[in-house]
Amino acid sequence: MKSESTTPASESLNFIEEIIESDLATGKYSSILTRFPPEPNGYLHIGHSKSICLNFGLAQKYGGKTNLRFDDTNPVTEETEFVEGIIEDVRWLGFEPAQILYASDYFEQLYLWAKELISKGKAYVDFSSPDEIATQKGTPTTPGTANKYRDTSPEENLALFERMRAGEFPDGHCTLRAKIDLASPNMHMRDPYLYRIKHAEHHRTGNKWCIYPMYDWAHGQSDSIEKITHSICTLEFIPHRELYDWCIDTLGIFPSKQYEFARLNLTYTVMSKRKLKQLVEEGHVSGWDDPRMPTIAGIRRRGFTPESIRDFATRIGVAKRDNLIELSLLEFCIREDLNKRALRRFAVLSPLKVVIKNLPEGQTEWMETENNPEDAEAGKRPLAFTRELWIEQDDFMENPPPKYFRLAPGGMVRLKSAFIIRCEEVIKDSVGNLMEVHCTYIPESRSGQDTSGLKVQGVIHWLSASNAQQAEVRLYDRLFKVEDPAAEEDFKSTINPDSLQVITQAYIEPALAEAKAGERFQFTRLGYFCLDPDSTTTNLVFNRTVTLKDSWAKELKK
RNA sequence: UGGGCCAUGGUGUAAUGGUAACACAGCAGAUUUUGGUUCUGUUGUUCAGGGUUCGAGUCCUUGUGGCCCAACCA
Repeated sequence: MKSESTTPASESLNFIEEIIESDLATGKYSSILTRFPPEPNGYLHIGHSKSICLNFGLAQKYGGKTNLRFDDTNPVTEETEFVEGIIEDVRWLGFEPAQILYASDYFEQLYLWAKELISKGKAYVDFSSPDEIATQKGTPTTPGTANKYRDTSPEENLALFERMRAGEFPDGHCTLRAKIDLASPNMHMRDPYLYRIKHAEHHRTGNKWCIYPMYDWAHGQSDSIEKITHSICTLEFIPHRELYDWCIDTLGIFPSKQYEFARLNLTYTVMSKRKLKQLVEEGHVSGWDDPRMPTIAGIRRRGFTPESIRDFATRIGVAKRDNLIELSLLEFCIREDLNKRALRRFAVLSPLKVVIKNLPEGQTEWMETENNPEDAEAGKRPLAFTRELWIEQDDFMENPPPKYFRLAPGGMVRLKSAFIIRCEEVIKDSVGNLMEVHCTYIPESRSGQDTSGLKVQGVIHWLSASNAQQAEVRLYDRLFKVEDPAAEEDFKSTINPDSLQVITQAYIEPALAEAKAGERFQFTRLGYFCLDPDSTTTNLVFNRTVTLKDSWAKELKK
């Protein structure tokens, strides 16, 4: 007898999970601690959500914890407003930090450690200009050269550094540099800057300091202070790792270790903070939370769910090679989530009037339709069927192509959850514009109790003109016309001019009137939509999150 | 051209010296009162050369290609 394995096939691990499992197995650590370390100088985007899901997800998986630590070492660019937005975004994604901390909490300790370094003769105050220092650093192929400040005595350096802190020098007058190796093939080891002078107000420490530590002097020590076991960052920090380790080793403090993974890139969008900022500041979008933006605030407003983003983060995986993920995967994730959860509603975005000639004015036939065919518990709702209706302009064609099975002259179509109608007459104005379509309905074809024996292929959505309400609907498309705008010489030249289409005269069913901002629906046959906070009681605004898959549109392209 | 990181279908990610697989995308079909959903089938993959080995996507080696590094940014 063939024995069936009793242990489930072990799921494959990404390279960081392998490291963690190894560290746990060897007893190097008994539990893990990760951190998500944003700089509060802008909004988080979906690339950050990969990092957030990774850091928090790892901790959850292995029974550890994750800190949210703001890397706030540059007072000039950082603001409290961003701190609050970032905390909100992390929580929205579904994660609660073990602690919310700030690199600025460690300024005093960092200062003390810098003095320790100076005392050991491993740091010096340099009065050279940035240009001079750049020149002295050499190039990747030629070693750097030392200047006279490199030989200043520790005692003198200590005094100088204290004067720096005391505010005796103006901005940029001098810096503190580590004394490491001017010939290192790693440019980051050629006596990197540790402190610079900035007489600037810090969002947390106010005017207490006028010297601020550089990233390399703050990050590893901050990790170490918090006893972070696995400090996970993106690939471009690989060359910094040698310096990260040098600082920790030289100070002899808790040895946090840095590991690097490839950041997320998504087709048809840009991910750099600088470029996103340009889009906002130059008015290409309405703001950081414009639903076309890849910011967490933007995709949240667009109608994405945190669950779908987490699912996406899982599906894209974690590795070290550069990647460009297709937007279609993100769209798949939100459709899959919303298909199961979103209530269905009827909406007509480009209305065409249909008059049911054999239904008297004032008569209402009440219909019933399911709120979500994927979820019987979602219940049903009533729909009024009246003489005058709205259907989608796309659902009628005077000269239909083959395989078109919606409404056409002389043809029949099923109004979903209602009756089959037959097109009897097309009404046009004097210049030939389509005005309305006159139809008859088949009374025996009532949905659910159809005795007509008629078979129609097409089913379309519709609204009673007598109780439909008006609403604004914003249709979004990709912000850029090319897959990788960042690879372009001028990324802005590839902006899609049709990324936003505003429909102010859409019709929605009455059941939508009580929708609350942020609520998500499927507009039957159209896509998933989310009520925008711009909505007022008299003007509801819906954002299209994503369309439904449309195999007819695909057919038409052939 | 100093150093570093990386190379598996169209896009991602697995395979940890032993039958190259999973997801998305694509294509075809079935079901469907959403041209949605669901289901079925299907196309297509190890950068190149050399070596080790009974056996290499995996190890070694030489190339090639991509990305990163010389901010008082992070």
